Amino acid sequence: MTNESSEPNGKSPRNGAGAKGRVSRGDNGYKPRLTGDLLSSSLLAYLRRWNAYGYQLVQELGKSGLPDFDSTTVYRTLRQLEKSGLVSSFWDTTESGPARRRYSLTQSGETFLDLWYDMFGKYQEILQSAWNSLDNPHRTSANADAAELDDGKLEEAQ
Amino acid sequence: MTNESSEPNGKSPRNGAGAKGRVSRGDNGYKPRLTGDLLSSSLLAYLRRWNAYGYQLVQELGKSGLPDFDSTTVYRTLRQLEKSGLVSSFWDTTESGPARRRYSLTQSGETFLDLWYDMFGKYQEILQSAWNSLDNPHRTSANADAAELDDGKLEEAQ
DNA sequence: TCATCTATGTGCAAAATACACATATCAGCA
DNA sequence: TGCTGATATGTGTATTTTGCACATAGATGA
Repeated sequence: MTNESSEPNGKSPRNGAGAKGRVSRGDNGYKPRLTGDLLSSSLLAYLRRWNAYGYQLVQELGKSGLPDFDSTTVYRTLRQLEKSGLVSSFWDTTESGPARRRYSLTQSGETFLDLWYDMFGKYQEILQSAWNSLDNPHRTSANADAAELDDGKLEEAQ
Repeated sequence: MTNESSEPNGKSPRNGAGAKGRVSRGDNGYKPRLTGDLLSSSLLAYLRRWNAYGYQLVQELGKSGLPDFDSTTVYRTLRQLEKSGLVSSFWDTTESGPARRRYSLTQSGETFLDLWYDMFGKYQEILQSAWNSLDNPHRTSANADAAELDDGKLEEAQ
């Protein structure tokens, strides 16, 4: 049961804008990508253990099983993280081949990762709870482990 | 040891563009926000258990301990998810007060959440591994649980 | 009438991203 | 010598996403 209208009734929109053709993530199909903080924190996590350069991190991410990502985004993200002070870098020309920008985690980055990890636990709970005490159809109000949810305000998923 | 230069040596840049003043996430300080797929998947997770409307989800997220977010982004994301077919909605006018757009997870959304959950396990491992067999300074090459990492290519974090 | 809470949204500038393309080093090989 | 391919890091630019200010509207209570 879908209602695309911007109005609860079928009346005319409140202004002339309406819904313009914003196609966004492709209108249909929704493929996750490794971007934003999910990408940043992955990179920081690798760098907590090893100093590495961009190309290496790209390879590692490729093998990780994480969703698709763009390598140029990785490079830009690393520079971003450096601007924010979470990593630092220097040009490494000790070995043969093209020069590498070798990154390492800063104290600031370490602190951020710690905070992120904590926050991440909360996210995990939410994701996890989507399966807890479910997967058995017809949840009764008896196992109302709605916990912090406002009692009767939410309707159980059908 | 930081090298802002775009060049391994101190020479002039390869083209005239250079690094323009992209301030991005504030140049210093880096506060995580709940956006993108992290936000989407949180919403889908809630909707797997309860049908709910935007305002409710905003309240729940507010209480969740997750990082900061913008409520208008939540509304927009829900519409986005509907376009992608992961949720469906209808105007609910059964109760008093402003009309509510009540969302529920579709089959497509359920499938996506399952896939996301799997993928998420990988991410978790990466984040987790940043702490495993570390936190004890001076890792020796003996506990080289570098696992799938190319042997000597990565330098241990100092 | 007015303020306040509920509920959903738009406009617009700024930031992040995807994709095409650019550049440089070096190894192997014809 | 010239060529190709792997390594390594980027830029340009159009599109997409986001943050923040502001708009709209129903209901309640002073």
